[in-house]
Amino acid sequence: MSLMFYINPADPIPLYAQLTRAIQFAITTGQLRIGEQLPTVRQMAVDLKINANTVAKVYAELERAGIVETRRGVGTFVCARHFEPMQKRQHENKVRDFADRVLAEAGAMGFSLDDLIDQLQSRRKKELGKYV
Amino acid sequence: MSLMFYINPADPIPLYAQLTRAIQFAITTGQLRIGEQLPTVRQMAVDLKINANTVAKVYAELERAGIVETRRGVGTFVCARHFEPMQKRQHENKVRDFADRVLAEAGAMGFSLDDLIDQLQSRRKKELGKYV
Amino acid sequence: MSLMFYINPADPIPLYAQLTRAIQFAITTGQLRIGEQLPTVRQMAVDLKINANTVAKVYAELERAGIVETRRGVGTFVCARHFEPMQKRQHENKVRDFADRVLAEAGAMGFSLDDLIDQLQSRRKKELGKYV
Amino acid sequence: MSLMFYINPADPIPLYAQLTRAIQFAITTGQLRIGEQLPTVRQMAVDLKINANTVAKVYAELERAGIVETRRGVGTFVCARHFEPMQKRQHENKVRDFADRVLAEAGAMGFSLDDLIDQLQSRRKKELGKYV
DNA sequence: GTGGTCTAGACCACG
DNA sequence: GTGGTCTAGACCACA
Repeated sequence: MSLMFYINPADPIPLYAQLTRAIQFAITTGQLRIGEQLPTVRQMAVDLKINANTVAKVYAELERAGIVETRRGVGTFVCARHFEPMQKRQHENKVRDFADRVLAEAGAMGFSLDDLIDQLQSRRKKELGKYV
Repeated sequence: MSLMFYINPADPIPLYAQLTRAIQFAITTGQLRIGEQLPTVRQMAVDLKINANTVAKVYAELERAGIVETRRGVGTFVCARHFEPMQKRQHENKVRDFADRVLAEAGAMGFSLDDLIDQLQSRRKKELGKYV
Repeated sequence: MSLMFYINPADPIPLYAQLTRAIQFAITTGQLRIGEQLPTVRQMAVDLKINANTVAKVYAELERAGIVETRRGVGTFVCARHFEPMQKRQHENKVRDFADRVLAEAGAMGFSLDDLIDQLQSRRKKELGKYV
Repeated sequence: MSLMFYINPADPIPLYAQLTRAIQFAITTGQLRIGEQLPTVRQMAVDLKINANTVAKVYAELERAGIVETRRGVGTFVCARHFEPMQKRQHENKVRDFADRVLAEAGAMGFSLDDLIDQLQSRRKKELGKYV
């Protein structure tokens, strides 16, 4: 499967924070399931074109938080206990925050809200699963 | 009026990036109108409990982006945005690129396309001018 | 090689503006080539006997202008300039506006048009690429 | 006579420095002759759209330097002793510095040296006096 | 009192 | 070791 984690080096958000967030959301939303293996540190580094140390640091942090588990010589896997689906309310808040951000950026670039919504709606056809 | 910009020092997103986004959002949504004065650098710093230099950096960046105008010795004001008459085709391409990016980010965060569109559509009510 | 950038602290022109201009000039005249690394922030600060933050500000500004590229943890490098294919008419207008400004400044400083053209023409010899 | 002093508020060079330089050059190059009256502080402020205090400060500084003389209730006049024509060598250096600056700016804006020279040469026809 | 420049120095993210 | 962020605080330019 080609799970993609979206990373933007030009974003002022630190790479490690972007990646951490992306992995947590993937788990929370079921894109990464319990027991499933994460890409190896090196593979992830290659995929995202970032330094392996940065990936390793993220994995270590997630392990400290009990979200993933590293089995030496084998790989890194999603832990059991964190597979509670996100609270609906919490999810809504996150979507709202995200929409705020998108709106601010679009406004700064001179796009109308309608332009953007039109574009997004035109993607519905190509969609494959529930999650984009 | 107590316009408030919220900042979270614990967030890994740099303070200046958080504030930049907050101001852009306020402008985009009409909370800050064209020609209106922003809080002074020092006042904003006091309100947000951050250093005045950090605020000054944000204002300077917004000015370079043509979003605000600063009059030396007077203050900082929201600019009338002058959207250069962009070629229609070019504009479409930019919107499409932006939508791609938004989609990728939303996907990485586990939001469905519908969630996002719903959120964005709910903003239409508050809209004031043609540009978001 | 001992590329030197000259800065005059007694000049009322801000240090960061002097350095920005000096770097742009070095790039424009080919003293700094595409892809070449600039001195590190700290090294430049030591060389010029100014604060590292001042240098960092200059580098950040040049990056926003697309003139240099900084790779986190690596260094700062001269960008390949990508001149967007500007409409010919638009380009002409911009050159004309720029020439107007130059003329006005030259006039205010008491230079004759011939003096200026002579000086500029004498630069042709050192030119390396199509763009100045 | 409509002597114009060119001031650019967006330039990082302080207004007072820009104006001081412009007046000195006007005197040095004979645009302002010995004994000639400068515009009143208020007139100059209106013409340049800057604050009268800034103009007053410049005049005071020039007077301290013995370059102009203020007769109370009358006006401000160019002093006698500074009417030495600029040394040729000095003039050349200044032109060269100016050309450097123009070149750096043009390069940053993506203009070719030829574009600029062409534009400038096309102005020769409209020229009125020796000084632009 | 407004924004702008500069410094010194701490700490972080990344390679 | 590289650049980036933030702070505290001094001093300047402008209204």
